[in-house]
Amino acid sequence: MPVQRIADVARHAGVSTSTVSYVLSGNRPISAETRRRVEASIDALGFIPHAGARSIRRRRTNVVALALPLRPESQVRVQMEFVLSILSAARQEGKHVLLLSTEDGVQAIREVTAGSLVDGVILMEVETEDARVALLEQLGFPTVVLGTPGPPITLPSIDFDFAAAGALEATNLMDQGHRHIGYVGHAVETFDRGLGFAVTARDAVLRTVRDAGGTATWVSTGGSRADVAESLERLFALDPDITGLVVHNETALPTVLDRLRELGRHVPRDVSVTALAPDADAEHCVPPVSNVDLPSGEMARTSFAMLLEILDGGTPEASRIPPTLQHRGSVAAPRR
Amino acid sequence: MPVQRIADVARHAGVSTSTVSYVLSGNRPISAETRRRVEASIDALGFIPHAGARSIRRRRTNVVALALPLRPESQVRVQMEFVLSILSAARQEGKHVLLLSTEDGVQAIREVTAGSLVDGVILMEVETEDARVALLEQLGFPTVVLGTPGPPITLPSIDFDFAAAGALEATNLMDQGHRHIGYVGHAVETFDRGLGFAVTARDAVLRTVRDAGGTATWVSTGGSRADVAESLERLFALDPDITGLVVHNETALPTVLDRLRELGRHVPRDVSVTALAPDADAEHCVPPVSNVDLPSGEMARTSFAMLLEILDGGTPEASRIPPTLQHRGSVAAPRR
DNA sequence: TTGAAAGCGTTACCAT
DNA sequence: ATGGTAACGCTTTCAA
Repeated sequence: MPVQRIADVARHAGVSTSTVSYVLSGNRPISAETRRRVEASIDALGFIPHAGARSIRRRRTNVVALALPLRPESQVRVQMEFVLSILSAARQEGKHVLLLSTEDGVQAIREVTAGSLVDGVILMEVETEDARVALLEQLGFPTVVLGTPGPPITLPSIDFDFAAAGALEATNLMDQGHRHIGYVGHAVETFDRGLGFAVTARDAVLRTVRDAGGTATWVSTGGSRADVAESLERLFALDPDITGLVVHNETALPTVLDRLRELGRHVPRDVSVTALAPDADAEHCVPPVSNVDLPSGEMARTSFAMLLEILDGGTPEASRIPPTLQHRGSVAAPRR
Repeated sequence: MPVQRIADVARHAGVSTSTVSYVLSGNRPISAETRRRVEASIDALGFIPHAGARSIRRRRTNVVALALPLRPESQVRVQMEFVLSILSAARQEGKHVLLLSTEDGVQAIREVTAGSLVDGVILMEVETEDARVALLEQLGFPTVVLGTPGPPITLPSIDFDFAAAGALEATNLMDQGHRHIGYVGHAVETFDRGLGFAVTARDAVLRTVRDAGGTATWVSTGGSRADVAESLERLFALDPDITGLVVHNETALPTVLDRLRELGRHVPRDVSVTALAPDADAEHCVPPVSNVDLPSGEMARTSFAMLLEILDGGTPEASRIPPTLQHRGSVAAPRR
């Protein structure tokens, strides 16, 4: 069966094309009988309106662009979950998702926006000085930005509250009586590049601990076993009295726990551990680790909802997803 | 500056809209002077043709749909790399990529195909009895299928040659003199679901070893440390004389190596190890492991090229990517 | 070498 | 309650 057009449906149902169009859009009253016949014809022919033709009339494509992060290397799992959640949210609203990679990012954005291929754009994990942000800002194109870019922007943005998350984890350890806290962060390049989430969370942990009169020390770490071993050694050399650990590196987390075991440091008897990591990672560790979740699903749903609000003419507030701490038994009072 | 249309460009350049169109398409000779003026106007106005309007005339959208696998849980890294490679290939051809998740898969495919939203479809990791395959087959819609579904299909497909890969790894170990070979595969659910890549590779290893007069044993394993420990224990209980290991599970690979070390089995002195895993995983292990690569980049490029061939009216052959073995020193002759 | 105008499939205004 | 038709932005035939 060839592709069907609205004229085919009209002929099949014995009505005009405008009637079919109105049945589809609901933009004017249709008698029950006519509606029934038209819908039957649509079903029989498997008619689906031509997206391009529709888009030139409606000035809507029902497609949104999702622009991937600049550095897809790390955090693949979190990102993939985010993408899947966006897809899911989009489908619920009858929208489709066009995926844009970073290579040639500005040109791709130009094409899809000026070419009326998409109605809006979601930018994942923006860094400082992102040319795409500047372009979209200047175009005034419906856009939601994930993350917190260096220079302030006018585009609506959404981010996880990494500062509050760091403070929450630090406070939890201090409340239990820990005074010497270690922070194990992402790879050193992440800090070198000044990526907001890494720097913000670390600084919040350090400040919270020190403000409460504790001692805070930090190291970055790669994901490999050797990296983790070296980083932990460095950390305990810097402060041998550490009894509480905040691990902000979901890749390294299981290896950190392994290494602690090898070092003869029992969790939580000798050292308490909390993580800033997806629930799935924290839960499946041995032992499970109390954590602040990285709620990629919630962030995806919220950012999509914000984009819809913009498309409806609204101007959503920048939103900041608050952290919540999940207790899993890896934190206890320090031995004295 | 508002969005520009072809009429704006024509006015700006002092020519007709058809002339602008012909400059854009190159479908008829244009005087050098006119071309220069028109191109200058296009640049000045930042004009990009309306994708929808273009698509109804050209009967081409320059968008392809990429349908994600049914089970996005495992192998996220490999899949993400595949997606990125598809994006990259698409951009080189000036095409865009619409991402489809599996939920509501058939309806989504219906919409984008019958709605003329995309020119073609790439289906990732098809399993047995995939309703999307049946639909696309029946529609005769340009499609490339990844993987090897159970029942034979008429759609062009592409797959990595897991049988040859398994045989290659087994042969390599046998050639070195190993006679007792163990195969460590994916999670048990993977086999339960009869996923082609897992079953095919395993069977090829087992058959190759046995045909050559050796003893072959296999286990499945999850990714966690406890799973790996348990699986290896089971494997060596089944055959204590194993001296060669084929690991077909990139997630578990580093943990397998750790565990072997803990068990006091040196690689390659006590046990030789080869992996069916992405180069990146095999290379970064301690020690690096000789491996057959999972060439997701190559598969992405090839499948995209096949889709282009279909769109050009061709009928590409099903293709089967041959394995290559990369030696990294983790295989040696067994001690005697 | 260039322009005018028809037509792609859909929507929405103007009729009846 | 329904139909005819102009218009959306572009490509391509027809004409000059």
